[in-house]
Amino acid sequence: MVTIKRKQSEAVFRAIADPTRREILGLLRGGGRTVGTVAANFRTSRPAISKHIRLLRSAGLVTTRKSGTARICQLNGKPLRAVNKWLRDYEAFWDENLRKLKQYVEENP
Amino acid sequence: MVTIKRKQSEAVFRAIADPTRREILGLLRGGGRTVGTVAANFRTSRPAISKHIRLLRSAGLVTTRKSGTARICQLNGKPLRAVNKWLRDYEAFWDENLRKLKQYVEENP
DNA sequence: CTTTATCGTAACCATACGGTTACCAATAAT
DNA sequence: ATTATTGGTAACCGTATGGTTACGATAAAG
Repeated sequence: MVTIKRKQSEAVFRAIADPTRREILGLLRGGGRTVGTVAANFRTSRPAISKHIRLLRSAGLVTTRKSGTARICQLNGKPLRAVNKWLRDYEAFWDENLRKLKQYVEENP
Repeated sequence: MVTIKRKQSEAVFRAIADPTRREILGLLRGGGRTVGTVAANFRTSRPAISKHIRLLRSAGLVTTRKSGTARICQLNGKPLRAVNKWLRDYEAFWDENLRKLKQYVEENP
């Protein structure tokens, strides 16, 4: 199970590495959209977008449901928790105040 | 300038996509280390690690300084702010409470 | 000065990635 | 029944990625 989770988080990091996929996620923040509607926002071909969506789906970031011939994509943000969790360990390395507070606490037992 | 920043953040997302590079960053959280010391933690060859470090450096996540023949790597977390900033827009999509609060606020003007 | 340790880089290789075009399946519309 | 809409997937292509080995540069040690 730990292995599965690790693989999942692995997929998420890879999924958000691509700017087009991040843009797709951004679009879906505005609500569910069909694949075609999503694709219309890009210059690239629909099959290319379709492949991106497939990858996002396998990373758990997007779910789809059929509606007639259309297929509606929905954002699922939960897997992003893994990224957020990972980031927390680095917060002290970009937040100067937090870094100094941490240092203070460590140096004054 | 905006373009530069965008490219930088782009590089950061790419950089953290690789598990080996994330592990390197994790090691560096424990303080500065030489390239060789970092490489010793992996099965892959030193040149491979060296290339990862080069990429991390170009993303601004690692800085290096020479000390004799050695080269000491240091973590720089600041570029991770971009990832954190990006993530904030999705917080409502994994935090159920936040999502509901947002919904309440929007529905009760 | 010669030797050793540390590291970067070039050259090369297999595979993954992101894109395209062509085609097919399924449902809706006529 | 026929046609149009929607979208998934296969086949292919150029490039990026991550790895290796071989070599060279540089500073410390002898």
